Amino acid sequence: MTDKPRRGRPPKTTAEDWERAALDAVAAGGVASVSVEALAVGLGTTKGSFYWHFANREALIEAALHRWEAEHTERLAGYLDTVADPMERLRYTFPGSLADQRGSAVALTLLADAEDPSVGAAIARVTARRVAVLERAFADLGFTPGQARTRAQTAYAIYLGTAALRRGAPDSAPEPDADYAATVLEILTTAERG
Amino acid sequence: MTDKPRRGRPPKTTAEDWERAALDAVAAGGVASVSVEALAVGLGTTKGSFYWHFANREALIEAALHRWEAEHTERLAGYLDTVADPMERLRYTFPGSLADQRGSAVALTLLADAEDPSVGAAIARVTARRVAVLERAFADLGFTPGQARTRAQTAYAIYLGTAALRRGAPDSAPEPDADYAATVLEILTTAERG
DNA sequence: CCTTTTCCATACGTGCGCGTACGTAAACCC
DNA sequence: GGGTTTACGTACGCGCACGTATGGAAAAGG
Repeated sequence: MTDKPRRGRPPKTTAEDWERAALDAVAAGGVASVSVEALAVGLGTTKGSFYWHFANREALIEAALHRWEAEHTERLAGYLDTVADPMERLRYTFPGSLADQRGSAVALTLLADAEDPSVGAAIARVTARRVAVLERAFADLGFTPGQARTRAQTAYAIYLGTAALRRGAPDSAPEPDADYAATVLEILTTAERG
Repeated sequence: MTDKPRRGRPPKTTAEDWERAALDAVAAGGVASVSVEALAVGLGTTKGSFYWHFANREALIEAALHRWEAEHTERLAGYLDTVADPMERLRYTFPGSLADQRGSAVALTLLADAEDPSVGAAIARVTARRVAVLERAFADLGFTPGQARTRAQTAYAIYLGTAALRRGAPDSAPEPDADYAATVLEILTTAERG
């Protein structure tokens, strides 16, 4: 797996650079705002470089989505293996994800662009996995299966909705401090008084 | 206020038709998908009609936003005058709004398009008003001001996030039945056990 | 040093959607 | 029934972004 000796001109811009720039554009304005020429300017290069690394715009988007999905599931799986206590999982997951502006922005805009088949497939897989993780945590806390699923969906809706609020109406959005996350967690894990 | 007698050719398509079609397009694909020519085809007419009723695309969008904001605040104000009990307000508001796919889709996509100045101004006003209504209800239920505001923001985030889920990943979204709304309401109104 | 490979730059061709120019049809008014 | 107003149809120019075509520069190999 060592790098085989290169030949020819050294790359000024790599495919990974393009993919990360594409994800930044997605986070900022959705898939529609992924413009080859705009990304080229941002990277200080030209379309000539782009069409060397990728067949077309669609190929870039698919590659960026694959990278996003792979990196995400990797991190999620790596984390789940380390923690067994469900409350601890939620405590880690929620404040962390609610504070991750970029991650939530990507998830939110991809949901909005799900008509695109490749986007729709990727976002469906990632969303299902994330909700399943939350669902499991709530089930492990003692909620019934139905309650666990509903609370997981509600939790993920809060995650997405908070991202939407922060983006479009920051004056009405919660402060990105720990108090908000703590309150949300408390709301979600408190059962009705018997 | 009776219709003053018309002159000339009777309109096949009115400005209101264009505005409603524009809002449908916004709900379906955001402000960027408001295309004059596409709307014309959908309405069975041509651009000639459009540029008679509106100066340009921007004018259509502003008019559609004004209509949306006016109709909404009208309905909201009309409702608030009728009900005094905060729990009753929430009970009416939440199941209703969570089931209103179109209304939540519009609010969600407009938040995503808030960079557009006119969109940003309208969505900021409407969002602030809606959150304020919820905040007041929670305050009237006995929550502290801070808790009331946080829960109001959380409630609105659930509203938006649920819309995002339903749009982009319906398999992971809650069923649009009354149970979901009831559970959400219960979660939001249940305080921590003393 | 001369070729080959890798990588980038530039100059087009093309489609799509906005906006404009201008013509035309239907009503109503005298 | 000519003129005026209202409302719509059509044809064009234009900018923007995708994709292509083609030339050229920087390194490794022989």
